[in-house]
Amino acid sequence: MLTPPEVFKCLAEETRLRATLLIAEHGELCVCELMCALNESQPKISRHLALLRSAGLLVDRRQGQWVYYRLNPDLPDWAHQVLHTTLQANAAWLERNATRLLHMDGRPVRASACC
Amino acid sequence: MLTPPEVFKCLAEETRLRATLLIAEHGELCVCELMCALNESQPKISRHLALLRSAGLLVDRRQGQWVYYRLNPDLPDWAHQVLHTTLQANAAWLERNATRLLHMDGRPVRASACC
DNA sequence: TTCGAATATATGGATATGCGTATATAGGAT
DNA sequence: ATCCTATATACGCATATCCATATATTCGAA
Repeated sequence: MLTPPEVFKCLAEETRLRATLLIAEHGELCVCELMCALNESQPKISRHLALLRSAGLLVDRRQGQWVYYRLNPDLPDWAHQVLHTTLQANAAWLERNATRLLHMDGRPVRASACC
Repeated sequence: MLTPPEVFKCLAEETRLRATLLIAEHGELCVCELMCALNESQPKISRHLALLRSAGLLVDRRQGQWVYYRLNPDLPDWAHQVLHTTLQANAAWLERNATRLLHMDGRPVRASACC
């Protein structure tokens, strides 16, 4: 389960890599946040997230109408490290996406943020 | 040059990943050593090495009839770390290849090893 | 200069991958 | 029930990727 080539295949596509790194950075993001941050169509985002989930890189959680994706907590440690290393060293490459995410309006409110 | 997705595309294919990690481990390997370690055909190895070189992950050096490949010394630091992390954590996954390499007979002698 | 070993590349075909568009599903509000 | 929003999936197509086979190149030795 989750061999090295499987992990790298997930990260080899630009949209998937940006999404995965943003999720790693923010802990959890929903589809519409990723659509905004990456400026891509809904089916495109959704398809790539489905792939990342079925590969075992991400897990999802439904909250009302929104589906939140986060890193699979059972991810092997080395994969976690790879993501962390890549994220730290490539903040500039992700900057536009991170900015768009922060400026998104009508950003859904997480359950963890209240109650 | 050498964006994150480019790096991961290189590592997303099993033969290329095994070759790259073996090279990272041993410093430098020639085509015939990789053919033996990976138990794959010459054109297949050569094609993947050409791709890794043209992507900027590897550089080559000709010595007599042999061509040695090593990691590009100008590789971004994060890519180096990714390779190191992956190698350390996946020794078992590479074991058969490493063993075949050690048991290879008629292994060419490097210039660095003598004179 | 001819030969053999090591390596590189060209070619054609099979399969995989990614995309846009259209449609389905699921939950909340009315 | 009905509608709207968020998300998922199916379909058809274009392109990319990978491979096996055949051929070219390069170097050293004879």
